[in-house]
Amino acid sequence: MSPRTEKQLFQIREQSKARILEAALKLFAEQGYHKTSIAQIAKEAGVAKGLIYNYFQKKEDLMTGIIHHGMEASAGMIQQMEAIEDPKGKIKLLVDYGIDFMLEDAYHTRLMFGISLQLQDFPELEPMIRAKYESYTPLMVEFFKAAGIPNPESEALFMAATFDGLGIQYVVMNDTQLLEKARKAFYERYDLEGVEIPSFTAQTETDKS
Amino acid sequence: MSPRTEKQLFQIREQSKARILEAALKLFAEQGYHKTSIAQIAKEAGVAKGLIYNYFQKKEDLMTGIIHHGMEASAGMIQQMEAIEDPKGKIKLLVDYGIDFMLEDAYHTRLMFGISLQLQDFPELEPMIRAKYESYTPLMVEFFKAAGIPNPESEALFMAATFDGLGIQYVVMNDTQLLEKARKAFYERYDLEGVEIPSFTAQTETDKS
Amino acid sequence: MSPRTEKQLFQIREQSKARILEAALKLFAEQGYHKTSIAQIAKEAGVAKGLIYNYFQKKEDLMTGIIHHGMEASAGMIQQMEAIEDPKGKIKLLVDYGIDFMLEDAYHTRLMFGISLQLQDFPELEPMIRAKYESYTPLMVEFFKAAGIPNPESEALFMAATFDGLGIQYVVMNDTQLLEKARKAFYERYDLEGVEIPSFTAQTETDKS
Amino acid sequence: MSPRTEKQLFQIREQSKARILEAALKLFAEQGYHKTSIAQIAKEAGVAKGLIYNYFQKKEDLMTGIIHHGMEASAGMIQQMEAIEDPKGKIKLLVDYGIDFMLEDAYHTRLMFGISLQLQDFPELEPMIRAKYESYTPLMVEFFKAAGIPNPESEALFMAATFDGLGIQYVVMNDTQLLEKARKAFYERYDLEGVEIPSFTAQTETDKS
DNA sequence: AATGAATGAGATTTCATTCAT
DNA sequence: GATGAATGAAATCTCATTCAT
Repeated sequence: MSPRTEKQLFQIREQSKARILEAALKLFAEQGYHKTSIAQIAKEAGVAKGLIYNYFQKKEDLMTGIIHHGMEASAGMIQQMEAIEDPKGKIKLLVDYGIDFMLEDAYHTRLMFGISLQLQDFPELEPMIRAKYESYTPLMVEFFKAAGIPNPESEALFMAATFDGLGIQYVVMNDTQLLEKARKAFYERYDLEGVEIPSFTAQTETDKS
Repeated sequence: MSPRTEKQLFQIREQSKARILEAALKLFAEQGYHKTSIAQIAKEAGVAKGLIYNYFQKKEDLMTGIIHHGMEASAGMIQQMEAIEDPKGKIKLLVDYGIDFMLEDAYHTRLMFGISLQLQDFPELEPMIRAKYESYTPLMVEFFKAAGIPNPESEALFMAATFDGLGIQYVVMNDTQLLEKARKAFYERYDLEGVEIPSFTAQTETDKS
Repeated sequence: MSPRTEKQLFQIREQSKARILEAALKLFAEQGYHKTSIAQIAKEAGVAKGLIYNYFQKKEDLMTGIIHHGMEASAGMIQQMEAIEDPKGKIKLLVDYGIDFMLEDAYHTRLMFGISLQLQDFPELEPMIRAKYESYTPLMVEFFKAAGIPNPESEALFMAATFDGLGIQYVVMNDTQLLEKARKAFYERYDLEGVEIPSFTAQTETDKS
Repeated sequence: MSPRTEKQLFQIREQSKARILEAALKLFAEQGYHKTSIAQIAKEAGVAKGLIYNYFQKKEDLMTGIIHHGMEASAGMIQQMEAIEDPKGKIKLLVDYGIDFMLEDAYHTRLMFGISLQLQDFPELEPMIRAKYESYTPLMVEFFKAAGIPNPESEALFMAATFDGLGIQYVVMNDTQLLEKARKAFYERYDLEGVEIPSFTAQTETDKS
């Protein structure tokens, strides 16, 4: 019972939570949600089973926590996008961001796509996932319009679907070449080659010190 | 000396198996594999729990059986495709077949896409799924080449990804309009509007007498 | 429904029963009672599961039937023994019969000894087994007395125990040498070497035409 | 930082394990392995079903654990034997130890003999059981030789078999007199009456504080 | 904050037995 | 007499969750 300051306690808590989420992310991605037991997560995280329940009420909440974490990154991207004036720059950012995210964060990628098809198991996530799908397309339509690309609506639909499809294929085949080919194909199709965008780095949850 | 003829027994067995698979398909698609218990499937199929194990050794085999069934349909499509000479006809068949399949067989669609992201749970299916992914793209490249479409490789990559992405989005949003929009967009992009293809009906496992 | 005479039907029944018991004996001895399923027995016997229940009400009855069968053989031995006058001849018969039975009918041997230690599973057999144990010793005491062997009581106790022990060891080690060594040791101890007994053949259940 | 010390946890665990094994021993001996369910053991031990699986991976391991425990006792005897010089003392120790063990620990006795005939169910135990059988006889041959008893080999074979046979008979008839008679008979046969052996107490697993 | 022993609901699976044919 | 599809009770085992320390 050595006295610890509020701040220290807060740090300890955050650290423990982070370790648990990290372990859960790894195991969920590698083995799937149902095949991963709380005991395994505790072991991987190096904590006791009970501690997990100090921070997360149910197993489900671990997944929810992970996904939230992942979503925050994409929010950052949207913000950055607003700072860009050139519509082609926005499109390029979108393409680069999406592909880099998949390349850099295979675990999250796998979970995010998997989750979409298992929403029955995570009812809390359903609104969030649907919202994501619903919000992206109109945004893209706008960009395509602004960039003078013909059939912006069907183009947006294609682009959104193509991204998701790439995600699945990447997850299944685990082939990074696929993603680089796709990037090139996007560049060609929208003529993005020389377009400049302000410095950008995919913000992933692994960026904690 | 058997009191029922071989043929009678065969029919009885096939019928029971079909009822069980049908129930499993419905429940797996609606609730997910793990949330669906054997007891539930038995109830839905109107049989006793034990009977399921007369025909399927493990729960996993139910899923395997369903997916195999679904795969056979796509094999039929490939066959039909070979009978078509006009490369645009082939592309149109591909587009129509893919979209019709999703529209007509939402349960299978959901399972097929879900499975791709849960291959850890169904190791037996992995080779089949990977093979499917690996075989389709080269086929499409060929068609695009024959049809004189520029950048056939990147186009094929896009098309494959787009199909998968549509599948996911359809499963998540459950919006049939999306698929019809996509069909139209494909038609525009590859100029398929007036193209004729010999009569075709999506061959699904529900076509049993 | 071809008309069959009573006798034919009787023969058919006996034949089926025999096949079933034979299969059960083999499997029970090789795998143990609990690891052997009715389905396996049916398969081994080449009959349908249902037929077994035409002749035996419960699985337990298969075991009971087998043991009864085995016991009958030993009854034959007792009869033969009564025909012998020379007490040493009786002892020799006992020794030879016991050892030959084990050698020739390993399956029965295994089951008989096993059963003694699993009487909880076969309550119907308990009286029979206990009776066997209780009846043998006095018989042996008599012979030893008649043969002028000192301490006939303790000798009988030893002999009975030794036989059982040999049975167990033979079953565990599966070493026929052990039994021949034991025979020789018995011969030495009771001076049975030259003793003549009327022709004798161990009567086992495999002696059906 | 654990709220209970390592030692406390160890004790808790050992106590739970002991309670479970004790319950399993009782029920296995009284009803047989297969007739005893995990639920019953849990109830008898006063713990939850699940706890059993914290300590034993499979039901089979309960049996294995019990038998190991029982075997350790006999190892203690062998050690003590080595401390005795007089060969007759060794023989007496063997006789007394064997008979006392049966008398004092009927449950173990029943299981040990039963196991020998159900090795198919406990493949892990087979080597141990066979080793026991194979190691004892040579040991006894040596003692008999040293004690000047004629035909030491056949005598050892007899003694080993007799012990096993006594075990079976005791288990079946549940007659302690039998064992005392056998002790006396052994004493007579090997002239052990006045022989002195250093203090000895059968070391059974029930000797825990 | 942290631990891990303990719980018990619930899942899968087996299999003796029944019964319509 | 013979068949084998169908039944359902019961068994083993897993694992999310609780809680005393």
